[in-house]
Amino acid sequence: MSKAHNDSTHWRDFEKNDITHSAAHYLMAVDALRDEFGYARVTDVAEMLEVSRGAASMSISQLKKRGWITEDPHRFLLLTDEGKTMARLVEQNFRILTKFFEEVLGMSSEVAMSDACKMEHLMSLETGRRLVWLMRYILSDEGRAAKIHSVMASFRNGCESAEHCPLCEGGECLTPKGEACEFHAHSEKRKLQIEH
Amino acid sequence: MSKAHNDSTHWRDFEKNDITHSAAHYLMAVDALRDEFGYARVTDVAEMLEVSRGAASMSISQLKKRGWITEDPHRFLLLTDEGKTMARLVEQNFRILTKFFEEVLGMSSEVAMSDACKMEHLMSLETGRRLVWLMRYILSDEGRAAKIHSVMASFRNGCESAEHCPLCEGGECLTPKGEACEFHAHSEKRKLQIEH
DNA sequence: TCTCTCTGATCAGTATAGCAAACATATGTC
DNA sequence: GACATATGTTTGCTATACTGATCAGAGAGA
Repeated sequence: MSKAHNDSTHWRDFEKNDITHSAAHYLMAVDALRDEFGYARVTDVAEMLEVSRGAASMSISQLKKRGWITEDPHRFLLLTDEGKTMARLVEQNFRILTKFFEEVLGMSSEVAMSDACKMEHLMSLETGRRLVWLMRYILSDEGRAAKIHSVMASFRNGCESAEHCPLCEGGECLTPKGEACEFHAHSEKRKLQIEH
Repeated sequence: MSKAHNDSTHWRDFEKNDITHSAAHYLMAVDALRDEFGYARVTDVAEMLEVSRGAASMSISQLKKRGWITEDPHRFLLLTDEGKTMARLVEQNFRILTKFFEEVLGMSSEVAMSDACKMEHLMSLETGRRLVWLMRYILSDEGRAAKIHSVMASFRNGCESAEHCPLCEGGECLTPKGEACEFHAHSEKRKLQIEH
């Protein structure tokens, strides 16, 4: 039984991520509220995130235990240095992903932000860094960016030929369903990669 | 109070995603086991995913209720058409992301697969499709891919000048911490985007 | 037939993450 | 000082997703 193809990356590492989606948003809310109003209270965070005060109270007390949130002398919520680092990291990932989706992939602002929000806390620092490098190259020249966008647009109809599809080579057809790559529809069953 | 900057994409849509991370892996496990052995039982799925039989039993019964898993005449687990579609979609996202991280961003196989596994079930069809287009362009020419990799490598030291950083324009510095873009370290506080 | 193992389901308990409601403690106004 | 509002916590409940233990049923073998 194929059990651990890749022991360093088990599928359940997802749960053991440094920070959960909701924790990230609590931290960012405290950060943003302090920036905007100079203080942050449980009620303000609850209102901003549209959760009940009870839920905010519970979550924030957990984040206090974890050392990411404290209180200032006026008993207002305050991010610790570590909390600030986590919040900024997730925010940065969000900005990087949004920019990439919008300006490189040419997606609408809505879909770009929706996808970015879901992935922001899961993308590693490494990936974010390299995405920035890629964008620095692609977006540094308007002509280059325009070329990429126009070529990408021409790909909307899928692979026109098996011989000239650089992606499907190697046995895995990557063209999503609905725009089937008919030359590779019969591509052999993928390898067992359940555990990734 | 900034409450709903973007009603179409609330931060908690994360929870309302079509499919959860674990559900995706249960479906893929059934699919993979049937491919490899011709059948799939609760115990096999549990063993493959390294969870207890109890957990697998509970999760699979939920997936049956949702109409993604049924049983064949021999009472072995079987994906419904809808279940198959979901499983293939997530697998495809995984392959797209892994290929992008490895071959475009130049990441190690480990980090590429780890990040891809975490995001596979969250990336929209739209994003996956466009990533494929981008890769078809970039990877269709070895020279082009090599150029991108070498230019990206030259960016490892951050922005060398505020005037020539195409990314930081517009007030948000995207260069991750640790390789600070000193010209923009003072970049104004980001806009409130807690709700994305 | 009796027993043993395999299989799958169920139950108690854990952890996250939410809601609604009740509650306690402020704070502020009349 | 008394009442009313605001704020934060606690409690009971839900849902997902696990562990570990227990339990019921189906087969296989002696």
